[in-house]
Amino acid sequence: MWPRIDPRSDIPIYQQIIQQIKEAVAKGLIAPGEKLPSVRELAGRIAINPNTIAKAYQELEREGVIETLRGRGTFAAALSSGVGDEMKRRSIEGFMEKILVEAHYLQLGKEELLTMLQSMVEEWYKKKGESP
Amino acid sequence: MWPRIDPRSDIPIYQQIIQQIKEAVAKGLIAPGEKLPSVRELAGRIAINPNTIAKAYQELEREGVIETLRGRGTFAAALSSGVGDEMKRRSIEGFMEKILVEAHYLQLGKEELLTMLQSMVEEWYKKKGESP
DNA sequence: CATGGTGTACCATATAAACTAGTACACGTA
DNA sequence: TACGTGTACTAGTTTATATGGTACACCATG
Repeated sequence: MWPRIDPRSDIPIYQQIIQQIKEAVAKGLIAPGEKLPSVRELAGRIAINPNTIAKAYQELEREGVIETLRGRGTFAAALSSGVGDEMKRRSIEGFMEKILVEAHYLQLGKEELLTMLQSMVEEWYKKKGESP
Repeated sequence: MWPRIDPRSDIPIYQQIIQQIKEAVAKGLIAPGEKLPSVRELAGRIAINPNTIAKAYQELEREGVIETLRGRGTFAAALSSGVGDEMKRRSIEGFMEKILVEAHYLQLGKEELLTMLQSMVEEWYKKKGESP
């Protein structure tokens, strides 16, 4: 690890960490049960305050992405499956609406947009099929 | 207008305004060239500070969504087409990546996700075909 | 020319969020 | 014991957001 932080971004550092760890797990770069860097180690490696890492880890645990064991460390969680699914579905709809707005200004037609999305999905699952 | 602001949201008010106006234009609820409420009028209507409206308008102009004419007002821009397209394409990719991450935790299969996205796109263009 | 409406540019202030810094504690492993 | 872990707490700084108020330049209209 690895999170590449941009301190000048308007996105809070702890959210950048959250996003990147979620991505890494989703891509299979981190296997379920695999150990993550400790709060202090990761803080030292990317040169930010341990409290900021702790905040990111706490949020990730709240979302069920990782599990923390006192005195042992933090680990990628197995897929929880179930709780919060409806919220995630709404999340997808929210992002999709933003995509559709951007597509309007790009003057993308329906078929054009669908083709674009499909290729992104294919690409994603292709990469995903290679790592896990 | 129309922007429905949630003061308790963690999203800045000026960004809520930006998002909603972009959406309204994309949906065809605001026609190109149509006049938008003045800074002072909109500020009075939704009971927030004119400076906040001005900030949103300035950002919208920077993105090419609206045009401002000194002494006349602000108007929805015609589709610019060209400059910044590459940036918007990256924007779509960014949102799509977040969708794919969410889909992973939802345990959505590739086909399942594609079906979901397709129905959202169809729904969007259906509504859009009705208003303009 | 005078008036009113427009966007814009300031300045100062208040508030909340984010981040840093340092210390301390409880727990598990070795 | 000794060490590494996550967690909690306090205090402080910095930054972004939002407000309040004033002033100016521009344009259209009467």
